[in-house]
Amino acid sequence: MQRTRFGDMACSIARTMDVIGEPWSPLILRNVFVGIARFDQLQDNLGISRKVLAERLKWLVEQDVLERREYSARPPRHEYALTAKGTELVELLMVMVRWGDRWTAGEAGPPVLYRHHACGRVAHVELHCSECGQPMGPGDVDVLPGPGSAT
Amino acid sequence: MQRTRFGDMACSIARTMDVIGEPWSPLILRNVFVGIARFDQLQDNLGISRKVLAERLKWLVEQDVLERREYSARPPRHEYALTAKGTELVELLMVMVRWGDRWTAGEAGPPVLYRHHACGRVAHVELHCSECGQPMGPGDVDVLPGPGSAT
DNA sequence: CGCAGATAGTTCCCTGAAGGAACCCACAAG
DNA sequence: CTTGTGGGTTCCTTCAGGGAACTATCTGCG
Repeated sequence: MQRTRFGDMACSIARTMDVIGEPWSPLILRNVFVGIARFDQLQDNLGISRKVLAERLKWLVEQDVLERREYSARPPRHEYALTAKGTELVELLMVMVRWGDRWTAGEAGPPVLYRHHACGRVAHVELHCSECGQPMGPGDVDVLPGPGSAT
Repeated sequence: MQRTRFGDMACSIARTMDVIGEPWSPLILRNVFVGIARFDQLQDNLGISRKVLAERLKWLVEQDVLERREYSARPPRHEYALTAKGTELVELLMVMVRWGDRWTAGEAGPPVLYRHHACGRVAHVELHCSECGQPMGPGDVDVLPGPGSAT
């Protein structure tokens, strides 16, 4: 669809979307995170076209979000795993889940729950300030130009 | 591109992507958040096609993420504003910004900074547990099936 | 050996969404 | 009554997504 490339924009949202903004990418990462990590498993689970799946996996590996590794040499078999960069993207997915649960889950309730290791309770993520630890949402901040802003 | 609809999947990530997963949607929301809220302003700022912009705005209004309001009756002039549902999406954008800053900003550094009202410091968002307040990332949770999971 | 089966893709064609430019309409100001 | 501005709509082209078929490599089995 001759899409505009976002990778060169001076905007971290655009650059993030450039990496995982294509349809399916977040779902692929989620599946790899929960252990659905092989080509055919992903294809079955998502119902994605094999062609598009191959393209996405290649792109995500190039972007260093996933790595492709051999889990059997003979016969050669591969699976995908999250890198550190990819694991941090899962935080983004957790926030997506939170929003989807609140606004789109409907009567049935959320499809998955998280149990927090530290406290043992079923919980969801909240945004806090890295400096003072207090809650920090869209209404709690001033937006300032940073060093990498366009002139 | 005859895209697979994600809206009916039993997955909050898919349902969230159904609402804002199209290219440009997050950037439109970001701009509305920072006050770039009129059709022509958005078009200039993003370099998006007018056609696609009109489609996206219509969709986001239908999804109750934006509202279209008249700021002048004669001549009729409109601008877009975030609803409560849309404002919570900005949290998601803040997490995207955080990831983009860490992994894609390069030498120039982050294009924007957030100053937290509560403590006055420049900060970024972190994920904490809604129950105990401790940090909660992908490695700190067990994923359990919830009430809305597919059978 | 020859063949089925599993894994991991690649190739082909078709459709429909994104890009881009031009066009349109209501209204106001000069 | 022409020009300007906001806020879109129309039309055409191109390329990405969907889907199904095909390929390649190795293993195990009769």
